[in-house]
Amino acid sequence: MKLSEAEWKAMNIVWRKAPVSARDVLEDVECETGWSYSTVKTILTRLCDKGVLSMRKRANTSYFAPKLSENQARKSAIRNLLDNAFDGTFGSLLQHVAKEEKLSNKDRDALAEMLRELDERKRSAS
Amino acid sequence: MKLSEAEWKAMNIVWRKAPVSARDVLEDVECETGWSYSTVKTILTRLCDKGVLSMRKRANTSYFAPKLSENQARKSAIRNLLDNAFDGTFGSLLQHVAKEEKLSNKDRDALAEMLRELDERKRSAS
DNA sequence: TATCTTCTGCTACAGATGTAACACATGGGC
DNA sequence: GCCCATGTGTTACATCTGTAGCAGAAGATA
Repeated sequence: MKLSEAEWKAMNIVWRKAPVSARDVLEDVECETGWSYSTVKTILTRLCDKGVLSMRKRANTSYFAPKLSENQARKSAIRNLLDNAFDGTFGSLLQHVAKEEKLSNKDRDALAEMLRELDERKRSAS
Repeated sequence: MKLSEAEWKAMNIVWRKAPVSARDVLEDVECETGWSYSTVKTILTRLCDKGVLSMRKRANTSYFAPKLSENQARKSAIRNLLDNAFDGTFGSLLQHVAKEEKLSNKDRDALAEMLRELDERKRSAS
């Protein structure tokens, strides 16, 4: 499932706060995006059409919840990035990151954590 | 600079083989995409309009070369991914990768390489 | 030079995306 | 029960993207 930029913004709120109304989402992104209520509504409706969100009505208000998990969406996004820009492989991406990107200390910590995890898994697998 | 999927396919060829004609590109992607000559031409023209490619005519044929480097494009792509899906941080991405994605041995090697590089740089910086 | 091949520039059109207005429905407060 | 605020569904429209056809220009070939 491919999400557009606007859809990611909406989904990021839905994942954190589901079930949410259109107004809830609006309040959350208003400052950042300047969207109108209508815009939010349209985006959420389209996400329902795509099967990414479910909608349930309570009184006259619709509440939205994710049908696609954040992890699923993230996996797809990474896959797309790899396919478009990195020969389809993580290796290529990681190499680029190592050579070209500046990592913050926080990022470095995350990386260390990642290694621990990988190591652990390798150990328990063998 | 944001590239679409079709544009990535074209650019991946241009970066490897510049300067290229539309036909060169076509021959390279034809099997994979089934594009017609016209389609390739349109994509290349649009990339020129966007300032991503330069065009030079020799005889009656146009040859295209990148104005945007692959690294630049990759950086943008990564940035977009991070902003959309990972709180804008590498840390978040790497954490996801560690927890959720299966890495091949090759990927693991690339990762090790990445660590060596990072380590080296840290060492020479301190 | 007449013709064939190939390239260019222009035009087209459907679907996705960003953004929003508007008319109408309705639940909640008075 | 009536009105208002808020929500809904519908429609709109510009831009971007995917995909391609066509007419005319210009090398290439005989």
